[in-house]
Amino acid sequence: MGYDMGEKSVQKKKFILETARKVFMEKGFKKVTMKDIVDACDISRGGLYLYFESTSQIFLEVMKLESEEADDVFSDSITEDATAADILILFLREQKKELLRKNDTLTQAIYEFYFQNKLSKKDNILKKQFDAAVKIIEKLIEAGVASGEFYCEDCMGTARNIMFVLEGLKISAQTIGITAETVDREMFYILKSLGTAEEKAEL
Amino acid sequence: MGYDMGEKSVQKKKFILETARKVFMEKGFKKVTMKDIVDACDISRGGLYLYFESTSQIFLEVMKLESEEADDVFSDSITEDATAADILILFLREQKKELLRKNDTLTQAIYEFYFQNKLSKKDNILKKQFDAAVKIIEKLIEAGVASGEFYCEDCMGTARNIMFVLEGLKISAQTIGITAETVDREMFYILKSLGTAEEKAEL
Amino acid sequence: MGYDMGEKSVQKKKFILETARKVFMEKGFKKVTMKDIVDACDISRGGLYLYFESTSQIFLEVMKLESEEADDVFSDSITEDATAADILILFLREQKKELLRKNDTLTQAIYEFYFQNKLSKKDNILKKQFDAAVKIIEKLIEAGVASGEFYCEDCMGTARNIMFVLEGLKISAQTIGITAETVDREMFYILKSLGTAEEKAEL
Amino acid sequence: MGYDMGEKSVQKKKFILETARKVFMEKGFKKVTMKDIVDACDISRGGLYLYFESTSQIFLEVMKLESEEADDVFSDSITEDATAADILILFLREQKKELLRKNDTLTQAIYEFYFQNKLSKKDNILKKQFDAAVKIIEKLIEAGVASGEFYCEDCMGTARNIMFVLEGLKISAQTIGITAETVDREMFYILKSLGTAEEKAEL
DNA sequence: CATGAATGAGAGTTCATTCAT
DNA sequence: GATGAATGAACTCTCATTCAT
Repeated sequence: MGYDMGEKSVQKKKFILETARKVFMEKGFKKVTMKDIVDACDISRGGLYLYFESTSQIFLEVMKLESEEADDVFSDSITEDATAADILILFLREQKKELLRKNDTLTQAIYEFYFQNKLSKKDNILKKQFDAAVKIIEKLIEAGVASGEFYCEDCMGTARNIMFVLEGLKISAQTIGITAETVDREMFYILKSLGTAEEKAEL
Repeated sequence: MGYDMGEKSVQKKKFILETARKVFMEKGFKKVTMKDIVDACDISRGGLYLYFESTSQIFLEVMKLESEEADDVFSDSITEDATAADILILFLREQKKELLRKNDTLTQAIYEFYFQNKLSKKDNILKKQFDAAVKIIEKLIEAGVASGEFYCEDCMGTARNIMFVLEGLKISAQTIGITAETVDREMFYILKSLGTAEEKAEL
Repeated sequence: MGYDMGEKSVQKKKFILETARKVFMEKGFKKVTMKDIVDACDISRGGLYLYFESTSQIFLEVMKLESEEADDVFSDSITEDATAADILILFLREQKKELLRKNDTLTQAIYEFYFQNKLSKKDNILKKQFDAAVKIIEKLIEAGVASGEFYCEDCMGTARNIMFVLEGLKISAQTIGITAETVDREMFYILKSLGTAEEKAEL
Repeated sequence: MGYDMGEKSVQKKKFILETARKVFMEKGFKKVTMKDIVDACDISRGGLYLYFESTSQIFLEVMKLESEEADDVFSDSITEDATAADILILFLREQKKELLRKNDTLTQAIYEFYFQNKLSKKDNILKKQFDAAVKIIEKLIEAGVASGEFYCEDCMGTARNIMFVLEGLKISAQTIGITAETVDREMFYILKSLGTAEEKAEL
């Protein structure tokens, strides 16, 4: 579509993306066909092709929306007077929610998509997100160490470790299944390693 | 196939599984069709159906073979006079090799398979393998603590943490890509947390 | 469109026909879709349907324009003091130019159109053009014979023969390809058969 | 199909080609879809793809069969004691039959195919056939001149002229339509130009 | 008049699965 | 047991044509 889309078209495109998102959450990526999305949106075959030319393109745009929304949620939740520990716990709590949602998540679809599309480094949004998350956690830990909330010798190593643990939990949730207890224990372990073993219940 | 198969059949079945394994390593799970396997084995379409009725069944049997072989490798490599640290390092070294092989691994296929077939807990080989590995690592750490090689307050927590880190590295290798350095740093971090920060180079 | 069209509409219609002509020259007839013409004209899908209801209709009108223009060109080029041989050579020279333009011609589109639309004799513009051309050439030869320029026993037969040779060259140009030399030789042969074997170079 | 086909497959392939030939004669080339051929052969969609992967491939093989058969017909019809004039007349008679069959011919399909597939010179079977035919006619005329049957100053030129006339008639038969009389007149004209104006009726 | 979003029929193609030999 | 031809359901994608605005 080289031409500008009117307001109506923009809304329809958004509607398709939101509907497709649900389909991807249910079925993952590979299994989803253009017809699945057509049916879910209750539009015509050709109609979908007016907006998107493949499931890959749709999925990429779904992910773009997704990460924008995620950014919003995260920045919203950081208040001025929150301590580093507060924010970290908040972050982990969000992750836990996500982890336990299992079938209500794009996780599986994202993994499948990346299996199918071995993207070059610079196109790899997933990698960018991962690296960005590591950076943020690192800063957080540093701030916590500075304020005396955390104890940590190797902030970057710990940040990376946290992210790999979270990745491990994420994929495990999809394959072997994990319980809330498992997540709690891991997160408790993370906090403990920072010297802040607070109450488990808080998550 | 409720009936006995002759020697010839057994060999053919094994041949199919070994060939299929290569196909799964190349293409993952979902992309593989019965025809792919038929072509790779250079047998007839109908012939394959005499032994297996779906790619899922074939894959399950490939995984069964795989884990049997893996067990052998691991127990072979444990000598009588090896210390806990030796064995752990050996284990991590094996994991590293596996992680960096990327395209020569069943990892992606396994994940894809589990995405598609949400198995009940008792059928979930992956979970069994995960739990077994946690147990072994835990015992290892306990042994190391007993012998003074390691320092660790929460052996089980640490074992679990190690496994989730490994899982995180495994999936990351398939999606965002990881370098040998990344693996080294994580493994170094693991050892350091046990109080055994030896030389990185050793892996 | 039974109603009168304003000046604006007439111009737009002409614009569409001229643009469509280029499209037909590039792609032939069958391959051209309404969308191709819509895109080339940079108008709306529905807009095109206001003027034309099918590619066939458009093509027919393009051909109508085409033959009107061709007539003009031909009558323009006949001056009062030109001899029969002059005019014939002029005609053949025009044909040669047309033949060698190959991809810049409606020829292929015309053939495709007539393949698809087996028109009744009275609707067949192509036939009318062919017969008219035969007539003109016949008159020309007769004039040449009268003036002593040509020698010919059977003017009509020769005229027909010339036209079929030209048709043969035209279709051959589109299918097996012809060189300038081939055309020259054929035209030289035509002139020679009329006893006017002038210089080949003249064409 | 990289493997050898059994006797059965060969027959089925031939059956498909023969059926497809009829379809091409009816509809030309472009209009014909894989489904048309599937329906005509009364086989399954997938079944056709076992033998051919496109209408182009099918058409090429149909043409190959066609030209093989044509060669056979031609060489069969040349007897030892036939004169050059006999053979030429025989040839023209065959052409006439072909020309007047109109809708029972591959001509249109062949032209359409070559419009769509602008083949390089060496792949262009049509060109090879054309050149071969010119050669044969030339030899025939030379033989006729030698035996005193024909009079001809430029055998090659005449041979080419004959072929272009035949091409012109062929395409005209498809577009503007021609009558038996038209063909007779042209062929009579050809023979007359060779000094052998025999009886028209003979064709 | 003009627009362009929407429709849906239909073409191409692939593959798991069956079945006569 | 083994073969491989055959089937047909399901997918992708394109386009003429319509119609509300």
